[in-house]
Amino acid sequence: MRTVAAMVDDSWDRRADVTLVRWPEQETVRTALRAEGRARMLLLSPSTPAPDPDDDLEDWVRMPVAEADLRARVRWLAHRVAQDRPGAGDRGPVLDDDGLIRVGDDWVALPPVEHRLARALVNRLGAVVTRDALATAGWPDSDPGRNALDVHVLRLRRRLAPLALTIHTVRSRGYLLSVDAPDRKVEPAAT
Amino acid sequence: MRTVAAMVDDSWDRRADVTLVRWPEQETVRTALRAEGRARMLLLSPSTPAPDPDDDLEDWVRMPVAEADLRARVRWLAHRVAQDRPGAGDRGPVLDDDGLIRVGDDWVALPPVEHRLARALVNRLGAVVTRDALATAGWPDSDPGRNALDVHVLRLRRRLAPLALTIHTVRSRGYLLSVDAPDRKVEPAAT
DNA sequence: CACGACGGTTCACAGGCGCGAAACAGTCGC
DNA sequence: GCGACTGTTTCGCGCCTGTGAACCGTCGTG
Repeated sequence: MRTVAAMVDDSWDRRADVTLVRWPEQETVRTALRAEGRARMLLLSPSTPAPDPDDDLEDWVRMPVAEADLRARVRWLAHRVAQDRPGAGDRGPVLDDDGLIRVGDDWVALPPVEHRLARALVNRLGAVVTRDALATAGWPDSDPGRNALDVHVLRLRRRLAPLALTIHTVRSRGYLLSVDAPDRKVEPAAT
Repeated sequence: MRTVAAMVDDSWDRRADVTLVRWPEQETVRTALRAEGRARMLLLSPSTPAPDPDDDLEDWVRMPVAEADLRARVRWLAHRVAQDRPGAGDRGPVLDDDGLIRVGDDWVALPPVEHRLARALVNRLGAVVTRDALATAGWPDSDPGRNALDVHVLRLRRRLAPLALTIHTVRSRGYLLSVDAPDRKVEPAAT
């Protein structure tokens, strides 16, 4: 049994953890993982018939298998897991690839520039992001004008407010995204 | 391209339809199926690297593959599809194949084009569907004129409104179908 | 202490264009 | 032939984006 966190791509998330299980030898491991609700990849010995489908957190490969194929299959499984339960009980903001940012059940659409800025901030949630870093994140091919960045941060700020997300400014350092304390919640303006 | 309805056992369900696609040769078939929100199994030629994960309605096998393993994998995919659907929405919209869309006890009839558009949107309920995806979903064999898509989205929007379904537009990204919140949503016993 | 430089926030405005919407015309089915 | 379905044209609203400028608090300097 070997965990393959490192095999999954950069947008790593502990919910997408996948464990490799030899099967049927390690059936007990499999049932334990299923009970915990964790994803697992069954490595089928050459002559074992494939098991019946279980839940969405499971997949299998027939041994022997090429390393690349195993990696790919783990990636797929991790992707399914991450997609199936985005924010299941988790409060963290999730930036999907289609221009939306979600927090729990709420979401707002972000225009292209703000989407790129948001990605930079979400990736370093709770940590300071340099103005320069934000600039290159938002405008990969050119430099934003003197206060173009400021203005877009302002607008992003307003757009994120309904989601209980706040962009703090750290003077002369950069910006920091944080999740508001959940004492009071604002209704989404998703139209 | 060969449909494997016959390969799956008696507990067959139309919604769990899985289409076999040779890949990468039949990439166009793949994108068409994705646009329509239908499940597909990619048959990877021996030396092709595995594609990146797409949506939950896709899986792949490396050729050559034992018949039994292919069957098993199709079974797994069909199982995932069948399992995802009921869970996707408690009172989620259901599109039957006779041109109706139902929400609870209410329903409306949809003309052919809007029915195909609705299927693409319902399959990705709560997620963004690209304009391109909608275009190929609605017009599999031709390209809609510049505004044809817009107009049909508009009409679909009006037809869906009585069912408490809303098509949100995500500017420069696509469209997103969501179920209106009547007042307060029942949370799954978390808080 | 007064002053100014600096960094940051916010507003107002203008150009561009994505998209909504009405109105019209052609086609198909009953 | 009537009504539903479909596609096109046309108009223009409103969002996205960048710029200029006013305003304000902080910090350094003379």
